[in-house]
Amino acid sequence: MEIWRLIEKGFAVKKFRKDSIIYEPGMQPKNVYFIKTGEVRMVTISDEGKEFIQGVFKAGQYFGEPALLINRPYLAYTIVNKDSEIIQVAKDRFFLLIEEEPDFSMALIKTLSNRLFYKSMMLEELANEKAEHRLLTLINYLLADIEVGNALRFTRQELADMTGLRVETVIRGVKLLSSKGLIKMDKGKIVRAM
Amino acid sequence: MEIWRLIEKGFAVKKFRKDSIIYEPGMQPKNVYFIKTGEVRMVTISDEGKEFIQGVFKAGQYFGEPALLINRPYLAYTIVNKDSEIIQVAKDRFFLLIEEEPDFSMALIKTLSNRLFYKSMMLEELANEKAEHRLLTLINYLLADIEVGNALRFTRQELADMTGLRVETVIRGVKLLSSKGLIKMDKGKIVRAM
DNA sequence: ATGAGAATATGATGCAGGTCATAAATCTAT
DNA sequence: ATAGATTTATGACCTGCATCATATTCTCAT
Repeated sequence: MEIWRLIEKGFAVKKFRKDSIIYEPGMQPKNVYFIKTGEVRMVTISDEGKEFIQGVFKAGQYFGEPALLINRPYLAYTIVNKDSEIIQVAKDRFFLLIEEEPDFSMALIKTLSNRLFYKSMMLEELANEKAEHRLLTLINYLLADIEVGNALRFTRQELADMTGLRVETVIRGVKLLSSKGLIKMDKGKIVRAM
Repeated sequence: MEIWRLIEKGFAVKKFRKDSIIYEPGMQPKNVYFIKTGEVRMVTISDEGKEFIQGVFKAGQYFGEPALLINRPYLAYTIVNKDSEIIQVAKDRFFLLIEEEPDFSMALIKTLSNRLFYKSMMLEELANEKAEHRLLTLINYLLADIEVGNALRFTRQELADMTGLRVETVIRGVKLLSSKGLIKMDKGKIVRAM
């Protein structure tokens, strides 16, 4: 589903400021959210206040469907990373979209499959692998999405929140991987080698 | 997609013996697998040989679609838990099924959403929570699927392989949860309280 | 250029859960 | 009923990462 088609269909665009919360765990899902511009993160927060980043969503992507489709309360927060413009599509409109747009349901199936792939990969890592291995797997996965020579735009804290590690451990781990030549650094940033 | 419809459509049923491997990590997906009878487990195995159970699939369920849909090699093993009868549906036939069967794609979307829900829940647990909490969350999730008064049909080893813990830790954890009254036991089995 | 806040860095200490060893209890097939 | 295999149980020790404390280096708005 491409964003312009939604605007064409008359869906309103709503602005969200950085750090605002789009939804919280326990809330009953009412919408699916299409990002026109900006970025959000989906996070769960432990009793002790530690964030785990379940996913990051950017312009052109959508989020919030799974909980809505299976009719369960959200189990994560979705928080705005950068000022964003978001189109909220109500539940019944969303179901209509799936029916009306022939290619959309296949695209949705593939999107869900991709997210499952990522989560399966990370589950294996968190369950079985040590800090260094976890980090390397995540970094390689993230690097696949950017151009050769470009730097990863995640802080060590964010890498920590995606791997279930602590900043200090990520900092030490990245140094170790770099010294072993398993990742390439440039001015403190992890970059994609050729 | 109900199994009898596949048989009706002339798909062949294939038998698999306990412990046989249906596919391995690295293989290119060619089929989706519908279970007529029996049970399989999907597991990733670490370098040190430790299994992590990504999911268990039983009669009436299907598996193997995500990797096929996004055209990536499998990242898990699927191993037969009990002698099974399984219908293999080739890639292009599977795509046809999605188109021909109007309700199937929506059912698939919901199935994928449910799996995502489970994996998100477990990721949060593995990333942030200690053994006791992890165990309780998993046990409660599993108990929701069985009748009140019935016992969980998983060994401590299997619970360990689903939580990334070790058997000894699960054994100690289950005792602790039981002594705290957070789970109910009967003759060494965890049972669903009323 | 400069200062404040964010991000990175590094050492010291503690502890949850892994590891290893060994045994008791249950289950299963004959 | 019995033996062998599987599952549960328990203690002792070890280790990787969390935790805490304290610098140093980057970033970027003014």
